[in-house]
Amino acid sequence: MTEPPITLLIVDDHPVVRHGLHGIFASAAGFEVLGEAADGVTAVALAARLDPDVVLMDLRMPGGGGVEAIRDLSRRNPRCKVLVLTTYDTDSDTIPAIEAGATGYLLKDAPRDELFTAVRAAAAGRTVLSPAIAARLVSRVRSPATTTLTAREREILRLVAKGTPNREVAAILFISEATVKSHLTHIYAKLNVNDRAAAVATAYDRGILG
Amino acid sequence: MTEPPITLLIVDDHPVVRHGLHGIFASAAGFEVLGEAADGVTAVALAARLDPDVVLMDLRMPGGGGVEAIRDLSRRNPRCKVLVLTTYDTDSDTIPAIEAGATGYLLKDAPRDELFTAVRAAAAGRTVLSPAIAARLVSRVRSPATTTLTAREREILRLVAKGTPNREVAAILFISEATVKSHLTHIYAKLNVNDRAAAVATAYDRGILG
DNA sequence: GCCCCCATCATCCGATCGGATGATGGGGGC
DNA sequence: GCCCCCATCATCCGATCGGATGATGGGGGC
Repeated sequence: MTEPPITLLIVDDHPVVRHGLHGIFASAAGFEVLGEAADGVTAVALAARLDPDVVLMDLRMPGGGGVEAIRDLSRRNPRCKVLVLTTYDTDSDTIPAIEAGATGYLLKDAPRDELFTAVRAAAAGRTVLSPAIAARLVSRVRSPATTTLTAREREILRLVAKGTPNREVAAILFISEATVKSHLTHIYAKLNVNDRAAAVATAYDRGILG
Repeated sequence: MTEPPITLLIVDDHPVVRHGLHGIFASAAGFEVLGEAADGVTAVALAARLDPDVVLMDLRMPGGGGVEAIRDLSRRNPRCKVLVLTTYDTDSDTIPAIEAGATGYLLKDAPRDELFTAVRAAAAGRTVLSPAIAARLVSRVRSPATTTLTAREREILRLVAKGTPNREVAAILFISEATVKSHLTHIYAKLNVNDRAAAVATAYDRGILG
């Protein structure tokens, strides 16, 4: 009995990568490449039209970042699974991509068989993660800090890290001291700390500062 | 008119490196290699006996670190110049070596001519620095922070970075809160900051924490 | 239209901090 | 023997912080 092939959309801004992936999957049994896109916006449009089972997506692309595209895709097309293929597993977009709805996260230099397995798993709705990403997710869950400081919060934390007292932070940002304190309270809650020194340390540890 | 040759002592724990340097200087006019040593202690003893003009010294050696040997050498034998030859210019011992009395600091992969020039300069009492080291020294001078926090100060700063209030730091270390504050005051002075948040940030920036 | 998040602001108050000042004992270098 | 640095401690006090509580307007998602 022959299963229907898993249909694919390949999204990457590098023609060489697109061609390479296309070739790998076209020459393997059980897969059908429906199309390619070079940026997130095109990908969303193409996915709506072609309705692929799995979208293989690069994260770093000019004109339409991958994370936004993933969010759009999984909202408009919930049946379609997004498998992120990236060069580095230390990418700061890792967690946001998964939060945006990516089903899996693989390194581009994975062997062919691993790619096939991952795509089949993704098509079946299963989650596929590289070990490094898995580990990071675990630690993320363990310290359930929302981590995502807003731009304003980061701005304030950066000033605090310079030793700026609240009153001066307020003056610099043209807001009241009460607002500064309010932001700091939110920062402490998100980073799960109790004072500015620990907030700065945690921010450095997580790459928010420095 | 023939100048008397510049006499050398070569100190490195790798026989291959010693042999290589020995060969380079023995085959060049104007230099005479008086001896070799494989560690700092032997180097100090040999230098006292042979009285070389210049000691070429590796920093990283088992049994008698280079920095201590430099300190001993320049104390006992002030006429003798120490030229540090190292593999990496990012070595954390760079600054200590110079503080200990090294006249110059060169990378091992410097071309032969540069070695000759450097040794002649060192023999004449001039300072020779690779550009990277020079830059680091400049930045060191610009921010005259003594940077060298004591072990106790680092211990306290580490606790502060975790958000520990002074009173708890005191309890953890079995000292009074007054002492904690005293240490913190010293830390602030050394790092040139005014509060714990900035101290933590600066410590991260300089690699003292994190 | 409702809800949530973000940025903004206000007031109150106990807790904590940081600066100033001064002091002691021990260890290492000159 | 003297000097300097380090670690230790004490007291005083104004400045700053952080927690609690409550409120408003605007933007985006459902």
